[in-house]
Amino acid sequence: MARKSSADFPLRLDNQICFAVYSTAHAFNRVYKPLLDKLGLTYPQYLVMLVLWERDGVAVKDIGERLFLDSGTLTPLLKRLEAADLIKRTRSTEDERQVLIALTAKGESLREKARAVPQSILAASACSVGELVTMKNEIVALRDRLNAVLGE
Amino acid sequence: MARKSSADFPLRLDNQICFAVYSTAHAFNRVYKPLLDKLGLTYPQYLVMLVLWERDGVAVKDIGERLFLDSGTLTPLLKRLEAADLIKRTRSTEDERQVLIALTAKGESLREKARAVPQSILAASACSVGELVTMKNEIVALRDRLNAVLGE
DNA sequence: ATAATTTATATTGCGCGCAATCTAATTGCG
DNA sequence: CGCAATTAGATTGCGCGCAATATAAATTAT
Repeated sequence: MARKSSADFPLRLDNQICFAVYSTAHAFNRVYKPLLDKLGLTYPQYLVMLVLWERDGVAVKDIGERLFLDSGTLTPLLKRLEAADLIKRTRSTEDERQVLIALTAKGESLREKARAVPQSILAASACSVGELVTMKNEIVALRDRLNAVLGE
Repeated sequence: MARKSSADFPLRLDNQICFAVYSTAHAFNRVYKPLLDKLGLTYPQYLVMLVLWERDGVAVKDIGERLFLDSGTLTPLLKRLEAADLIKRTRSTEDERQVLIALTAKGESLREKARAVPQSILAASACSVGELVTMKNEIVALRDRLNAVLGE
């Protein structure tokens, strides 16, 4: 007789990968919090800044596609970043539906202070870079399969 | 000369495991949504029900430890579950600080309808059970290391 | 036993995250 | 061209998630 595998208890909390992901996301958020507090950013705001540090002057839609967020989330978040003088929001003249997001000098310079963050996270993970990269790729592959189902 | 690895671009969004986890958690949530709508539950409410279906009559604190959530999140959530007649909240007589959470008949019977959920999620993952279990264990190990850092 | 400390839950406030709805601009189609 | 359909962003409302604070009960120390 075969040993009972976790597949035999599908409703068990500890068997659910979604809860593993959910609770790990919150754990990450708690580790990030004190680091980002120093930058005056929340984690989603930090993600937006990461996008902008890679490429400045993009539309709200582009940020949303990159982060899987919609305007209902981004509009107020971007207004807060603008109020903090980290970004500027301007209507595109070519396509007046679009709002383009550009870094201010303050937003640019925050990048230097942010460089310390990934190292701290890596240390907290207590894990080699190689292991993290492998795990990251697996998780991203899972995410993309989930999103593919949603797109049907 | 070695090829540049992702470790050389720590601020790149796509290199960050935390964003992989964050965005996968949201992807899971979006897959769950239509399934849980049928049960009249949100995802965090579903998690609470999973805990109660495993063991009924536990204190708020126990649910919180299991799900890594505090009373600021759980108290209003549990009140909504009570309003939906899925649980009952009663002060413990032994320790009047505690509030014990018990399933109602309706809450018990919802379990049968919930059995279909994990299968649908598994299908959406487009992944073998074995792969998911391996990935889940790795993610949980990462979460526990992160939480260990927080506990210091 | 009384006071100080700890513990369990509740409350308030803020920032997401997302569905639903709205407006205005652009595109596509006849 | 002119009108319908699409698209980008904003708004509203609700449910988390968590920090900070409050309250009351239990525990510990004295």
